[in-house]
Amino acid sequence: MTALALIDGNSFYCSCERVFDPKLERRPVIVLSNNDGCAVARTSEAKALGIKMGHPMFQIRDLCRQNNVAVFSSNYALYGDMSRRMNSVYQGFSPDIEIYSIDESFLDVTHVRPGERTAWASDLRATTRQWTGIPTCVGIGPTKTLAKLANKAAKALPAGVLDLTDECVRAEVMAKFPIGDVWGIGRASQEKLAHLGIEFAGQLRDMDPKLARQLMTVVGEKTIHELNGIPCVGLETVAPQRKGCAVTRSFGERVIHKSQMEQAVAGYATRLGEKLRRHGLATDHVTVFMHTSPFADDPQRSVSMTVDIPEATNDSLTLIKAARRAVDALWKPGFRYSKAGIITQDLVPPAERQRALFDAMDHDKAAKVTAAMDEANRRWGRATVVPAATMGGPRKQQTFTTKFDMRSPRFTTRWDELPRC
DNA sequence: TCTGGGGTCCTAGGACCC
DNA sequence: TCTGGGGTCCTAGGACCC
Repeated sequence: MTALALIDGNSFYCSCERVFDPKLERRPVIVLSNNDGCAVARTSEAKALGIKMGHPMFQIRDLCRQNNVAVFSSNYALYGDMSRRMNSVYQGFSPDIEIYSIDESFLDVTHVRPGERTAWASDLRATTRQWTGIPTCVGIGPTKTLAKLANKAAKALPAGVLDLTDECVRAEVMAKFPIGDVWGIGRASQEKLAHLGIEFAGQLRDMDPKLARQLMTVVGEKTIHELNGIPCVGLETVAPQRKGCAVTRSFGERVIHKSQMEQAVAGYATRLGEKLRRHGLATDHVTVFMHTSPFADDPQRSVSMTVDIPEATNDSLTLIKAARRAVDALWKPGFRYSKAGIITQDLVPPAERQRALFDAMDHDKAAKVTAAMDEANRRWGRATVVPAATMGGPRKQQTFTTKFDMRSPRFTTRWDELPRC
């Protein structure tokens, strides 16, 4: 009988900030989304103040000031690096690991005897804390859904560990576990289930799988089986090839000029090229979108357009050209645009690309230019070298930005931002 | 004034074909 | 007065995740 553990960082982004500033230890801490828009990570102290997940910053600014909340812009370079460190700790504890998200990993624990799993999990937690500084919780169960459930329930325990391998213990926990906290049950499903009087995981477990399928598609049916200890979702120790890739951003200030939009989208196309090259993938079409703020009273506009590229590519300059054509076609003045982005799907490895009959592109030349750019940006930091199209204005300054007013230093990935005593 | 970004999977329905 | 049956493929939209 297999068993899986789910380990995750407590208030992960906030904990990363705390590692590098111990004075934050008992203080409420929150980390903001891109553009400093809303709270996406909160410590327990911050949650106690009533700050919700996704709470817009402008609504809690006073609350934060009054309660001495430490507020950070998101610092993905730091969080990503801390995540890598945590996963290297896990390597020593299990032969099979699935990195599920930036702060969560599933570990196969079948090799640990049932009676020793709680001790194993405590050791895993303590080692992770000691080697990375990040506090975690561990949940154990026979399926991913139950491991997730155990992990969630473990958050409330001082030990930070919960093993739900035993069926009696499991039934007891599930009897009062709200379905909204079950992995795979979102708002819509929660509402449908509430009409049937189903509120707790124990009731969901006993639901007829066929009815679950009618109500919530095959995904819901799998959830029922998983809650019964029947695995339907396997451990993916090798990350599957990604299918799509996107770069989208809200603007720090509303965009009203076409030149700003052109620069912004050119920058996104550049970044898209970097991401595709890093994953060894290419695309033969890009979709560009732009829209006004749905929260504002302004006249609304939301448009998108897909542009074909003759041959699949990951060359930034080619992507910029395609994106620019879309902006040209989509742009209409008189609106206050709040966000734009570039999206691709159907990614292919460049080797598999379909050669175009005409317009054959010079891939070798493009590859040399981008390789040189990537190397410079790797060595001296992102955006050291950028395509001219991403800059504008008389001094070639970027005239649009995303806000990151409160970002901590990239302590672990930039020499010039190392912590000092 | 100020409300994130980036993914995956599933299904229904239309287009099209024989 | 009359209008089949059954496939496949694609897309848009919904739901969910972190």
